Amino acid sequence: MEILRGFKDILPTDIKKWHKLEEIARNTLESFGYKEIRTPLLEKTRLFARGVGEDTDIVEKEMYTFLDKSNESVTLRPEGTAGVVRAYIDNHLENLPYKKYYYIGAMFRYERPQKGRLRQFHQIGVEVFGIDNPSIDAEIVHLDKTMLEKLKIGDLRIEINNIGCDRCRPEYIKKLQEYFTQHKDKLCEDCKRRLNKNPLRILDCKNKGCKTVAKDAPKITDYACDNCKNHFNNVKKKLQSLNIEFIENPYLVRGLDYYTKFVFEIITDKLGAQGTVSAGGRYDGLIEQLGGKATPGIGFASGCERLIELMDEEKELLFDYYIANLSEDDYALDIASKLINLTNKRIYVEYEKRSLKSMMKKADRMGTRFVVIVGENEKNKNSVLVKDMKNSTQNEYDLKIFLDNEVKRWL
RNA sequence: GUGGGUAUAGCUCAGUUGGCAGAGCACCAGGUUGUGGCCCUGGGGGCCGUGGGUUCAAGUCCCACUACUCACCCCA
Repeated sequence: MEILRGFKDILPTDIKKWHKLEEIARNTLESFGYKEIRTPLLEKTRLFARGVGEDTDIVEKEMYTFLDKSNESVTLRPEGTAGVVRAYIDNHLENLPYKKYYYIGAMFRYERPQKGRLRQFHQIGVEVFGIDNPSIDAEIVHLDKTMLEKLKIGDLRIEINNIGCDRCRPEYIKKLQEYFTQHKDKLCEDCKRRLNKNPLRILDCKNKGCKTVAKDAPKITDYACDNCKNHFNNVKKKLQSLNIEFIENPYLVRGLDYYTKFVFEIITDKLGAQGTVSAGGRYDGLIEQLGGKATPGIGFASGCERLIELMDEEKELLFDYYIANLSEDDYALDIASKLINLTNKRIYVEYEKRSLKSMMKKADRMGTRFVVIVGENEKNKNSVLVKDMKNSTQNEYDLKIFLDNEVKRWL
């Protein structure tokens, strides 16, 4: 039996980093006033088709979609926003006094795996509803940046762009199509395809020929409506007053249909081709699109696996006590259960019959602070032999005194 | 879906013009009758990815398949 392609086990050797990531993320999000929400991994296919956009690659070819036993088409969530928006509408969360949410969880996309890309992956994301003030755009960038700093991830750049709204973007896309159609012969095959489907993507193409054509293409700044322009300018001002450095990238495009106005990405050069660590933006039309009242929205998501890869490994002790039981007697087990009850520390009880030498070696390799050695001698004296693996000191104690000492140690 | 690279011990990888399957790390035991790290000695472990072909002889050469991986596409 092998694991599915693009799926990964997270083993005990990696779990420390995951816990740390989740802890730092939660603390940062909570300190910014965001509340956790958990939505199902499985939703009706229609939700994503309508929310993410029928013509996006995600919906067209990357979804894990199947019929359930009542012949309903269901889909493992390929992204987090649609589900949270659905929950917001379903549960009438507009009546709650707070509108800032976050989630941490698995997403699924049927893609060819590569560095920084899996079929099941995890995202930390936030969604904010009902606020169109540009301050909130700046806040989520600030929040994202703060979280990354607390994770000690450096060498990142923040890129931002304005992609317009329902009112001005269609006009811009039309102009873009007209322009690129004139230069069709210079475009790569992919971009010829994009011309009809998603001309914005041509701006983002890495092909040299396309890049030179794109350089003189119409700019959104010339077509954006006043509303979008003002909004974007205000976001930039807020970012500046927060001392957040950013790069304005007019070619920054997002792959999901629902984005409007302000979009941003946080990018590293250390992850090969998949360098986007976080990305997001505003989606002012989405909630209405999914059947709610017209409500502005904004959010972003970070890829956990990408963050994990950028985090430093920290060596830590994995166990506080290793119980080296040299006899068949229950005396050692009794000590172990007392220790667990009294100290609530991490205690590994050895059940394999092996030499003390091999147990010491094992305790050392496992990363253990104290080895509690218990054999016939100790049992007869009602004592324990305790070796401090860090200082290489060893003492024998009366059992009662030992337990008292250990309780005090961790206070 | 398309292209490149890789596939040998639990892990990282050697393996010469085709000629007995290797190292380091890890694991186990001993050196030390109840004491870790360093050192020394020994040990267990292999369908050499799968299937075909060439050959007296294939880990090695050829073909196909599969998996992994990187990249494209796209995205976190």
